[in-house]
Amino acid sequence: MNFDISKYHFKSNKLFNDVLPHFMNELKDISKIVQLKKGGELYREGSLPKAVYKVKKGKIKIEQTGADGKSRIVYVYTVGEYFGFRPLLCNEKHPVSAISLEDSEVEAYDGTGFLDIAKRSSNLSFNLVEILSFEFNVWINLIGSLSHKSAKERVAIILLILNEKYKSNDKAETTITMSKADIACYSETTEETVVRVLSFFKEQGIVITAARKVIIKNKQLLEIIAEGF
Amino acid sequence: MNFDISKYHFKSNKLFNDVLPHFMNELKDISKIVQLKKGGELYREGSLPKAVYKVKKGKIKIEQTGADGKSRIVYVYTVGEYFGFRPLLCNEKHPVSAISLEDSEVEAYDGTGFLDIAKRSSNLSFNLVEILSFEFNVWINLIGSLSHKSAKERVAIILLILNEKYKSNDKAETTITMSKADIACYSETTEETVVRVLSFFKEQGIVITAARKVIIKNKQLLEIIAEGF
DNA sequence: TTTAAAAGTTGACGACTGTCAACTCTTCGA
DNA sequence: TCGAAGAGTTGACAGTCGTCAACTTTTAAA
Repeated sequence: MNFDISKYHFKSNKLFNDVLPHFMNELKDISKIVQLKKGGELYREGSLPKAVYKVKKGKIKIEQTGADGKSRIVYVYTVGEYFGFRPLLCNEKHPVSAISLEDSEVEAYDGTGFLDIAKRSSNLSFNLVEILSFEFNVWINLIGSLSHKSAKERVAIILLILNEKYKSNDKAETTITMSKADIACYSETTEETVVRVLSFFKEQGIVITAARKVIIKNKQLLEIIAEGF
Repeated sequence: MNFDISKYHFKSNKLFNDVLPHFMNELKDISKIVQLKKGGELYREGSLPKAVYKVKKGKIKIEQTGADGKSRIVYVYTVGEYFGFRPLLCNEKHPVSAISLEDSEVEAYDGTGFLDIAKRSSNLSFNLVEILSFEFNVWINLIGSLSHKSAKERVAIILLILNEKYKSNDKAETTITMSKADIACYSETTEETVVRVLSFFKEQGIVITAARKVIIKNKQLLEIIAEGF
């Protein structure tokens, strides 16, 4: 079984697929653009959901703070992805915070309006069901991958996931721009361990690190490490 | 912040709430009863989803086998709960296996028929959206609780979750009947560690263990341990 | 440009917990 | 009832990785 990166990515892009034009117009009417500086907070854990969001530019990390005060990154949304609808749909507080990883631009659809349209548009409802179901599977896969793995393996998996998020069409190599602390939060380890693992990867010629950047040179080897060999 | 057990349980019981009578009749027509012996398999990881299930009697564990061959328990369903609809809804293979923990009885609704009815019944669709959204939150909470915790804390959390699953109305005390290996799978540790943790809990007067049973004597103390104090 | 704060790096240390092995206890079918 | 297979128990041991501390490098604001 090869490492299958598609098992780790949501399919929220298709949220508005096949939604009828007049609903799309309604959706446009209830949307507005939000600008976020690097580190800016879109919503905070524990707050009431007010909108559904789409990333227009940049990247948004979804973070949860544990009882011990340590936070973990749960997901990173990038251009084209929709998020923030889950707690809205089940009428619960946000279990996570959404924070901008770089200067970003987000389209916000008013929550009440969105719910109203979702109830009337059966296509939108069914897209939601499909997206929510699939996201669950992604989670199961991610947890299955991260638990019972060594720090080295976990960091490898996260780098592969980030590789997809940060890759650009016009370049062969992917440059991941993320702080060591964030990589640590995402791979459920500490900053120090990330530094040590990355310097090991560097020795092996798997990555190049410079300043706050990680460039993946040997994706294949990373996949082998991620699978625990 | 107190330990809030409701954050760890799905709300699938309400799947058919407010669904119109004629749809309910249709659902009845596509259902059949399945008997399962202890250890019996309802479906296996990687198989195609064929039905939606409701527990009528007994308990079903949902298990995932990692690449390393180690399995982890992801959830335990008990009487009244519906499950197995997620992969059906997003047209994916089962990411997990469903195995009976004791002699159980399950009602199975044919998958194709269920999907057809779900598309026509807006109440059912919306229940699905709500249930799926909420289940996601449960997951986030569980992961937040289990990660970065010691084995002792994790076992405590799992005992509290199992306490809810196994509790009976006519008794003050809850008796959890589960093998040490299963408790280990659920709390992401090993059988040996579970034994050691349980004997520690026993010393402290928190639980009584006998044969394959665990009786919780001091839930409050367990909650304090679960929270990491 | 300067400078303070933030981020990153490295080393030392030890606790936790997974692994292995040997053993006992329990269950259940022949 | 017996015996074997499975489940549970206990001890010894070692590797991983989190923590702390001291330090360097980078960032960004004054």
